Amino acid sequence: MAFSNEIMAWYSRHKRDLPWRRTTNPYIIWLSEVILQQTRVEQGLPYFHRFVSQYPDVVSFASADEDEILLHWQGLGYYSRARNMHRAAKAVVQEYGGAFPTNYEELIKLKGIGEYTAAAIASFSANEARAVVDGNVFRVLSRYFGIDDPINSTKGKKRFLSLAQDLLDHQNPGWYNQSVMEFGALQCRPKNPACATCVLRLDCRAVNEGRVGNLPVKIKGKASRNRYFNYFVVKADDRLLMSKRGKGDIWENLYELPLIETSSQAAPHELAAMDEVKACFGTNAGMKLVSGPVKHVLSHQNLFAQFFEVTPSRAPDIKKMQWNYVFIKDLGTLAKPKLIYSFLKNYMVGYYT
DNA sequence: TTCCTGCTTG
DNA sequence: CAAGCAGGAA
Repeated sequence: MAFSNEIMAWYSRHKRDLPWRRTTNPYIIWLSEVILQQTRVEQGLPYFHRFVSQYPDVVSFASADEDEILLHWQGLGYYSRARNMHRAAKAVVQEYGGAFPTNYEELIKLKGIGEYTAAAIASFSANEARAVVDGNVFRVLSRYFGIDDPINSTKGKKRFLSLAQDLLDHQNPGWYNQSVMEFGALQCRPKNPACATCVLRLDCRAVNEGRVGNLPVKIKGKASRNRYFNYFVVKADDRLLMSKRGKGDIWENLYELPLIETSSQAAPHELAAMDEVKACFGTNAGMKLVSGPVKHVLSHQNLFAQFFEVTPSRAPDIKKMQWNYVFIKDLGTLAKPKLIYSFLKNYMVGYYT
């Protein structure tokens, strides 16, 4: 098969020397694959090294505290990946005695491992014949074969999955899978693909039909909603009031400042007049805007955050609000969303790094 | 099964 | 403004 052989030959000449390609240890490959989900190699690399050194095996990962894992994950985003990894690691210890599975059927049962990641780990660690289909593969196949089914439609996904499985080299599934993905990352790039130097250009339908810029096709998602977050900085001596986020919303189990969400942008005096604010900080609380509104964009939400320095006129009911005073010097031990981390970093200059 | 949602960076 | 997978709700 011209396509598969060409692309594997290309890979042997152009592959990057990435650390997770030097091992067949399924645990290490799992770390790299989950970190690299929705993350670029350059951004994931330092996290990969951190996790390998902090948790050299699945047993150490499983016995760590979730807060600690989240702290190491801080800044990577999609924090459910870290929480699910913890659950998966515990399951591996419980059900497999710490021997990380290498076959697709077992892998896909673990939290945070879907079709792509199961195929990746199985093929890289044990050469199981499972084709991976990630964003790179979608792009390479849609261009080379001129397929304009949307890659995020059910029909499209099935078609690409089945095509990928047909193309798989059964002698070297792991090598083949790496080849297509690397080819997509370096040659058949989303923007500015290097068609002029491409070994597949003569047989590439997108090139021949002038459709490279139009493939792959993707259905646009729905628009984001706007949310308005009002954060309160409440200091007491060398401590700061902090809050842990709960289930069912963004940033689950991460730490932030006390928050009141409003349905629109609130001016400082409007906020101070709110019953909820009075109930928290007293009727005569001082309130001063110190930052914002800062726009913070998530995948399906636009956050507009304001930060207020508050001088309560009576002691906040921290028990009822489930808030905690945290020593400023200890703020670095709490996993925080980028938004909060960045604010504190600027605001607490000299106290906290 | 299908649809919706999660974070950050270049 | 685009890019990148999985889980859970519908």
